[in-house]
Amino acid sequence: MGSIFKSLSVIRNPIKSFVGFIEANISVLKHCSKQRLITEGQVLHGHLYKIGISSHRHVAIKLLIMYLDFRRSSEVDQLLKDYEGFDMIVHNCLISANVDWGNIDEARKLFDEMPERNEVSWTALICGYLKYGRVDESMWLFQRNPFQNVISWTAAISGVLSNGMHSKSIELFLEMLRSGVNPNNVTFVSIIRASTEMGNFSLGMTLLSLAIKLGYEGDVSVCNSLITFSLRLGKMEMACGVFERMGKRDVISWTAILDMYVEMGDLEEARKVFDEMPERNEVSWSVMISRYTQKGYAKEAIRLFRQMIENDIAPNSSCLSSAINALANLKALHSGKNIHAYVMKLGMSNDVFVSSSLVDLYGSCGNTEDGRLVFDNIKNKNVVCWNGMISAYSSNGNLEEAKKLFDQIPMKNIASWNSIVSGFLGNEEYGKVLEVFNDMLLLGQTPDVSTISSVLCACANLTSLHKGKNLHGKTLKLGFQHDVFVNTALVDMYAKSGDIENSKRVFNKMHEKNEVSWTAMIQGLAENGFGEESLEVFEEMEKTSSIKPNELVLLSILFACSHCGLVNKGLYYFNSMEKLYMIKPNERHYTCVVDMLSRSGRVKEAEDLIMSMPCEAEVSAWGALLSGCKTYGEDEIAERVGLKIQEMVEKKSCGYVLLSNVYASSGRWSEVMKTRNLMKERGLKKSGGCSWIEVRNELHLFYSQDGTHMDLNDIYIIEMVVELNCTTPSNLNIKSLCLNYGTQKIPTSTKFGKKGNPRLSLQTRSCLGNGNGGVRSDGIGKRDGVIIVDHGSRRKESNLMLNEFVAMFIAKTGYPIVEPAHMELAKPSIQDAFHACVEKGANRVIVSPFFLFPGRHWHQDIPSLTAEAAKDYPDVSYLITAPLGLHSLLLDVVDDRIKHCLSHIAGDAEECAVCVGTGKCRLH
DNA sequence: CTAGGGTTAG
Repeated sequence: MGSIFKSLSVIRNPIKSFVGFIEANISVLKHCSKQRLITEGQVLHGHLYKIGISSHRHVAIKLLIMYLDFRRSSEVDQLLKDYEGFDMIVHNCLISANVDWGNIDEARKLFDEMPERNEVSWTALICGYLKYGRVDESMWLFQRNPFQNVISWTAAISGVLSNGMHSKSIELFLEMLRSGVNPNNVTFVSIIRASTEMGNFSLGMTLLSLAIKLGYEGDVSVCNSLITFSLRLGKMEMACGVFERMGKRDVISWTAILDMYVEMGDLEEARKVFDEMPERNEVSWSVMISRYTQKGYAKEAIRLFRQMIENDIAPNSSCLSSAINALANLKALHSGKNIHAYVMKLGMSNDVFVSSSLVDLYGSCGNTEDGRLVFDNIKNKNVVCWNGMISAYSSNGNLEEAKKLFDQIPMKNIASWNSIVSGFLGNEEYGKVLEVFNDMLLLGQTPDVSTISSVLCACANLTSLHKGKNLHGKTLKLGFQHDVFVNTALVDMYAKSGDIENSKRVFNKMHEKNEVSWTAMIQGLAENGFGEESLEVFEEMEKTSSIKPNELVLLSILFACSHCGLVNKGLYYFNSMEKLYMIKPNERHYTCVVDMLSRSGRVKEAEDLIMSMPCEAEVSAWGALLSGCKTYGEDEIAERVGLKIQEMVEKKSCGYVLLSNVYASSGRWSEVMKTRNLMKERGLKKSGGCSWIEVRNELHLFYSQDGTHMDLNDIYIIEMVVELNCTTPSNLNIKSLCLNYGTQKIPTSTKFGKKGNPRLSLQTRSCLGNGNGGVRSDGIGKRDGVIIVDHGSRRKESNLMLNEFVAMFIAKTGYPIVEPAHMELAKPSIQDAFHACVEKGANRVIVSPFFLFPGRHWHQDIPSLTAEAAKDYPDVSYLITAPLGLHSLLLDVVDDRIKHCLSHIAGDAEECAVCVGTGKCRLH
């Protein structure tokens, strides 16, 4: 508004000259046009009409251009009536307007029907073709242009450049020099941009010397482009030097320097420049606003946006979309609707950028319907708005609609693929992620770091080590080895697949580590039973980085302490969470500590803690406490806990499984049945792991009735498996068998990653991998006749099931077993157990280790210890069943005896290799 | 003796 008043004051002042008066009015009209001040423009039109100068030729043409800009066809028609017959300038205006509207063929028609053309007509049309990528047609016209001047040359140079043809623009420039036309400041601006985009420093310097020779070294625009040139080529000092030497600086010069600080990530210095700038326009505001939004300072972004509006700066589409993005980050639906109304008032609802942000805003607020309305109203949909709508559906769990839309995109880009990939990822449809990824590769689309991180995350959740390793190779080929997101995803993938060695290897090689990287490593170590190392990495993080531990890290630390038996250390961290780390323990942290105390026999303390909780205790906390009572014979506490659980069942309809356990342990079988029936009546499904078996390409899922013990049917199937396996191993058509017992969940559902960054989420996962699809996706289970027994919960009752299975296995095969579940109780060494088995007359031994071997790195110990023990008995064959994802680690100790032993199950030795290893050992 | 065509900051 400020500049309007300035111009108006000229108008109100005594008229010095008529020409000055006209010029002032024209300048105000131009301002209205540029700032889309439709109402103001119309008011001014009325005023000009009243004082009788609206039909002054120059004023009338400006009015025409203004209405053309506003796309007011009735007003345009009205004004055109005043020009009877042919008028070259009006015709040129119409050509330009049609070019602006994208009606290039209409513009050509207007051009062709002109009885007479001038240099402006030619240049306008040539530019029009260049604007829409029709380079050949424009060059055809350019060569036939009878009015070559510096403007048409410059137009051609910059138009060709905008189409990415750098060398062609240089060629044109040289041709221009040869033809005797001298470049002006605008030409230099364009050609310096060419050298900027080519990254050609010496070319830039040559051009600078030519500019100095022709007297343009002091030109503001030329200096501005020199600033950008230096910045893009990494010469900060040169940029500052140019800026400081400038005799006159405009808002563009200041904004360029502002942007330099913003790009350097120095928001404070940028803010200083911003506050000191003598003049700010919508771009300067936009730079600040968008950067505040990107850096996560959404509120500050909105504050600036408000301030800008108060300063009467009309926001452009970039500002608006940044502000809308900020609101989307804040999930501020109400303010979002206000800004939507504002957009409509400004007449900007046709802008694709603004509309895309609005789609995103509604999506972030869970309002996909309104998002879809905006989306459907976008006339010239570009790939960005398609992607936005897909993300909106994806993030709200409507993958069906997202996929439907995805398949309709006319021109998919990498972001389109990424939004559908992260949609499936966020919805935990990991198999779909891999499917889409395959499609993408087949269609020849190269993945980027975001795709790779997402797919790695899917592999991690599928514990699909084989695929993950393949991807690791791909990242190296694509040159992503230094990307922090990709590396973090690799750390997580290896850790979740149980390959902690590789996880550590990647982690230690990382040059840059962020919060998620540290979290993934600490969590990975804790989950895989390397509690002490997990604590070491945590301490390293505290010492060497400025990263504050988050909820998830602390949960992992508590978990690690619990599983290493470091009860006091665990309590120390738990008690200092709020003081030291400003994190309020949530119910998961409490569960962990209750479990830790119960496990170590401090059952009373555990009970006191659970009773003093400020939040609701999780069912599993009560479960942990109850099992502590059982182990340590705390019948009195157990009784109180039982009552509490009963109360919980009555009040909140949860904890049925626990309750039935309470009854079962005291032999009240009728109560057990009652509880189970009650569950059935209420339509409740069990919680906890499910097991599955794939027979003849059909997947059979089964759940135990109460979640801790398997269904009788399970036993039947297992029996069947064993039966089949023993009698006709070669005809066996069982693809894989996966048994899960009482999986203990490590709750880890904090999501990381912001919009625009590769998304990485560490999700809830049991320490075993609930439902272990990984058996299949690993490629291991795909071979007929391979049985993989996945086990390893630390719970004793879980291992009872394993033992039942193994007992049956033994009955059918004659294999005795060394099972660490027994070891934990009796604490024999593997050697002792091995000796004991052989002494009892066994000639085949199965070693079936824990996943979380308490306090031990099982893969370091088990195979070597077993091999050590087996040395004394060369006639005895043995089998080590490896927990999922750790098969590859057994490779080092695979000897012929293991192969022989496995061949008994698998049918032949080559299949065995598949069973114990991954890709590397697949025999050709 | 102007108006209509070419540029730089995001």
